[in-house]
Amino acid sequence: MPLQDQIRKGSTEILILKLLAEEPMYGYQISHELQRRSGGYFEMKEGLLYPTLHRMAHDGLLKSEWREAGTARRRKYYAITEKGHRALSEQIKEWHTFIGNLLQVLDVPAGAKTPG
Amino acid sequence: MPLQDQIRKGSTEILILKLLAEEPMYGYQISHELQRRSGGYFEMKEGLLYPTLHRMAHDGLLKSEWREAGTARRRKYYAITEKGHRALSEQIKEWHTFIGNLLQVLDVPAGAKTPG
DNA sequence: GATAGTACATAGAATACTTATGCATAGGTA
DNA sequence: TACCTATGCATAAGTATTCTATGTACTATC
Repeated sequence: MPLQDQIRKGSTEILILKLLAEEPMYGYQISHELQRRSGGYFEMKEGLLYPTLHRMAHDGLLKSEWREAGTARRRKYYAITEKGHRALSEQIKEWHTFIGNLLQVLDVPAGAKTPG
Repeated sequence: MPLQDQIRKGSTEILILKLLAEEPMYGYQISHELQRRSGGYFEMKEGLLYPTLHRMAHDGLLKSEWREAGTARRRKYYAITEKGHRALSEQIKEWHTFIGNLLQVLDVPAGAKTPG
């Protein structure tokens, strides 16, 4: 995978991994928790969230289980796996590298150019 | 356009705008300059670069002109427009907001959760 | 004359994301 | 009763970005 690698996937995967690294959550909860923590900035639509969760589970980053909740609807809880933890560390590193390089190109003053 | 807006476009557009805000460049030069400044990190492939330049010119962010260069091949120089300058400022703001929100969710410790 | 570098360009495939829709349960209200 | 909203999971179709591959053409070098 070339160029910005994980970055192309947007922030979706890393945000999900981060939340689930704290505790297992179900889809609807992930969506709301993300909005809450970002002051409404991150709005993960269902059409993106659920397919992504499925893919990540298929890739072994997450595992899922249904839980009954008394009166409420049943919920599908997702938990992070060992592989998911490693992917999270890796993606955090990659994001920091990406952000570092981006800011470098954006903020380096024009006078810093080398001849050539 | 919802969610991360410009961010979905990746870093392509903002990086091009930033370089051209310094001086007009031609495609091949943009590609190499980008690699140089990022220590090889940003590799903008031709299949992405040229269509993006065309789109941005079509959108009025850039304007282009052919220049003959003596013995060498003719080159198509791109320059940033007023609209391009405004887009650059806007996208820099949006990227900072995005990065801020991303880092907030990634770095806030689990203990910082609010009840409810 | 074969290879590599410069320089622009497009076609087709892969993938992420959006929009729209569907099913199902529960609670409020008019 | 009927309607709306919220919860909760899911998929299909469309859009946009990016990747891979390829083509053309000129120059320099071995």
